[in-house]
Amino acid sequence: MPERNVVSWTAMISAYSQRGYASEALNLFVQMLRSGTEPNEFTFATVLTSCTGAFGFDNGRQIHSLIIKSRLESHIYVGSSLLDMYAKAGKIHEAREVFEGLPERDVVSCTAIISGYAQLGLDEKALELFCRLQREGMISNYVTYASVLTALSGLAALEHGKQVHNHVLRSELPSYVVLQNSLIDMYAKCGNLIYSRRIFDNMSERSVISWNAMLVGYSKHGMGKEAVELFKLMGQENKVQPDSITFLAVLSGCSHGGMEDRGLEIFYEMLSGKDGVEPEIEHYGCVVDLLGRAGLVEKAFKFIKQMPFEPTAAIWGSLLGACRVHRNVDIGEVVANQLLQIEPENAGNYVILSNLYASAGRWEDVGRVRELMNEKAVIKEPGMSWIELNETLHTFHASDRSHPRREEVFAKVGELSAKIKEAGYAPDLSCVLYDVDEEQKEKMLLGHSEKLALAFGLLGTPEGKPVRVIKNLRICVDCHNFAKLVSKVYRREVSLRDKNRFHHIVGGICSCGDYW
DNA sequence: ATAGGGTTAG
Repeated sequence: MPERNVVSWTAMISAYSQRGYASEALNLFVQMLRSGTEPNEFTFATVLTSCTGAFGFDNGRQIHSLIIKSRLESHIYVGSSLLDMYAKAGKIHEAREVFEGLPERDVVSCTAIISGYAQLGLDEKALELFCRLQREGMISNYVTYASVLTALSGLAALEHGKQVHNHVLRSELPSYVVLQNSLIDMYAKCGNLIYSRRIFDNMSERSVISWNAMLVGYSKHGMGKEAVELFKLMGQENKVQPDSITFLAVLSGCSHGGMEDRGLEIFYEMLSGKDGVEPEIEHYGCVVDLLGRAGLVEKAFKFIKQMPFEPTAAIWGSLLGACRVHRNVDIGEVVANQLLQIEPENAGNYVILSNLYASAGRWEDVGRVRELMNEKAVIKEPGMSWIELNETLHTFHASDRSHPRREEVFAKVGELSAKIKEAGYAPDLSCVLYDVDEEQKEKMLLGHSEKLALAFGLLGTPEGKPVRVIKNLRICVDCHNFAKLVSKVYRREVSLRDKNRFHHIVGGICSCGDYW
């Protein structure tokens, strides 16, 4: 063009942004500034969408100062884009500041800040803000609902999720695939796969994400057979091509469902190249998990050594878990050495190694792991559990003394413990990492957050009603035992969602087959 | 003429 104006520059930047060419978009923006063309509100709103990822944040901050100079910080489109940039960079306080500084709000700016919290896993904040903004008159649209549903998935807040679903139905929105995908995911992660499947079956159109969300649901519930069947159906329908997440979901479904052979078949078919999806390191990780679960710890170890990738902490971690379950101390030690080199700051690794030593009665080594943790000053992510009762989320930390009904809850844990001991419960003291006497250890075990939440659930619901508990970390062996015996003695279904999967416990038997 | 927020993962 012999001449360009702000519109020509912006249109071109927008074209690059929309196609995902972030660095080209940013380069063009710099060229624009050099050419002396003054960016306007359209330009800023556009170019900020390319400021994500590793080096995006520095650019975003610099662009922010240009925006301030241009006095466009309070512009609703620019502001939304700006706060989204900060949120995606993990700078949620900066995002919130921009949001609060906006002279007017609309559904997009509100959704941007809600989803900002949700994407960072600050699910309660996201929910709180959604409720407040809705009280203040925000008219949600399908993107808003999809965003808040993400937060509700994280919280496993089924009753809240149903309410949002009701809102959606009443608002008579057209059936957006994105929104239905969110609903599938929400119901699955809240433990209600029947609802997920109903929504899935009623969709007139499905994206690959619809299939993936459903597959992940089956996988997290240990329903390998259903996952494989759905995967087959996807192939037969042949409308949507599976992607790398589809394979991750079905492979981990096989793993959690105890279908090692089927999982390996699928992996080798991927390797053959006829699926059009090449296995990535995460898929190799699923195979390690499959082999480990089957007790083929040595084979898994060899598999890692001949992978075309450098093993990650997640892969070593998965094998260490297998060593713990199958009590293979020899390989476990080698694996732990590798793992602690790559990821010395992850407390979970030490916990599993310590459990492994404890299961073999190697108490001096247990002590050594504990000292190693102290030396490296590893900070354990605080374990917490929660339960939803009457549309309220009740959160518990270990030995929590903050809950208003704590006395009752502690008493109930004591009662449960005494009663299930008659049925054979023996506290697994090897789950305690601290060097204290046995009585103290048992006391600490009884203070674990999931036991408090479970006890609270039994107190707050009528006999025979299932109890749903959610835990932010992997559940420990002792709490798993405890929950199994409670389900048996008290005749309650216990559904326990931990960091990795659902434990569906009925009559003392857990759907995870004691491998997790 | 050019513009902002969204769903699935090991």
